[in-house]
Amino acid sequence: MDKAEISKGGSARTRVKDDGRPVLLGELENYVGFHLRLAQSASFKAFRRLTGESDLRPGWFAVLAIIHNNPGITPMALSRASGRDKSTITPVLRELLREELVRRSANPADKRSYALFLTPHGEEKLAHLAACAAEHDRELDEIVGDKKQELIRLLRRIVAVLD
Amino acid sequence: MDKAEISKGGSARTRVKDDGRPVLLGELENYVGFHLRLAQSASFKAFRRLTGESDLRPGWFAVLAIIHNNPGITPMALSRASGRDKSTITPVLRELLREELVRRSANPADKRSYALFLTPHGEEKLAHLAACAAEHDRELDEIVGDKKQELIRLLRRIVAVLD
DNA sequence: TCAAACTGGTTTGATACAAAACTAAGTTGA
DNA sequence: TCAACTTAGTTTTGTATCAAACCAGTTTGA
Repeated sequence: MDKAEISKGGSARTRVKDDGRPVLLGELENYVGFHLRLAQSASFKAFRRLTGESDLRPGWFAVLAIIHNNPGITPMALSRASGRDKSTITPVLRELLREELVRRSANPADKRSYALFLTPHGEEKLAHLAACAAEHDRELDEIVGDKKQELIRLLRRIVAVLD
Repeated sequence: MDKAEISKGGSARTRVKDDGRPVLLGELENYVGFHLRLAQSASFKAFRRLTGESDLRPGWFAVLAIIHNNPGITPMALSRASGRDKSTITPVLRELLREELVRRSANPADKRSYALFLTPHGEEKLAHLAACAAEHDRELDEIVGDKKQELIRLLRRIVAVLD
């Protein structure tokens, strides 16, 4: 229908697709944090659309992929690598264990912890999710074009410094 | 003792700060979506650290700023501009009205809707939040350097295309 | 060697969000 | 003009997330 009405060449202006009249974002317009939130939210929604109908939660992908790449990893290391709090990982793992996508084995050297592995079934599901993720990333590639590496570099720096 | 001796110079490997041993992210390493999530989460946490002790919720900032820049805006337009669902806006506004940071006036032309304005008290609080946000954005500026405009352009494109 | 400090993982409590169902008000077209 | 659609805002419900408190096992240092 319409969007991008933009206007007054001044500074802060932005189209907000919907109905004609643009909304002024002011300072927000130039805040990296604000756009980060919008982009992350848009990307997440798009990814969920892709995995959509299947019984796979989008949040499972990173977890499965990391276990796949690091068989025997502990929940703590997984939590750090996936950027989620350890207390967030617990219920995810419980679900994955219940669904038998993941298996765990005790670590005799440290009885508090345990080692995680994908089951063959988990590998299958991961393959499917990875296909969705690859598809999704192709869309993103399309959008960011040859700036992709630069973009990732910047995002990584933000994490490294702020986190 | 340990596991994850991994390394094996293959391709995608990454250190996850904490304890020496690197965790392999594999394909994840090159997924824009993954890094978007990490960066957004890091940025959000940093912002919350800044506003931290005050009684201001970080989520209020965008809402207050947008109302400030668009006096009389409706909740729906606000929801779209701030990138949050209308059902998410409702409780935020309820709180802001209760705290008397925002005031609303009926729209005689459409009885379903209403117009939003900041109260003087709201303007004050916004000023404080804006100071935190500016501070936060300075940190981000530091990190992204002269690539900032390029970064924002890319993030905006992601939103425009995927959303 | 053993008490204190620390660490891995779980539980609990609170917040932020979206989606769907709903209500009330506005718009449209035959 | 009025029934059928559409839109603005709210309510309800479900999920993801973090932080803090907690427990059990491990490390440390006097």
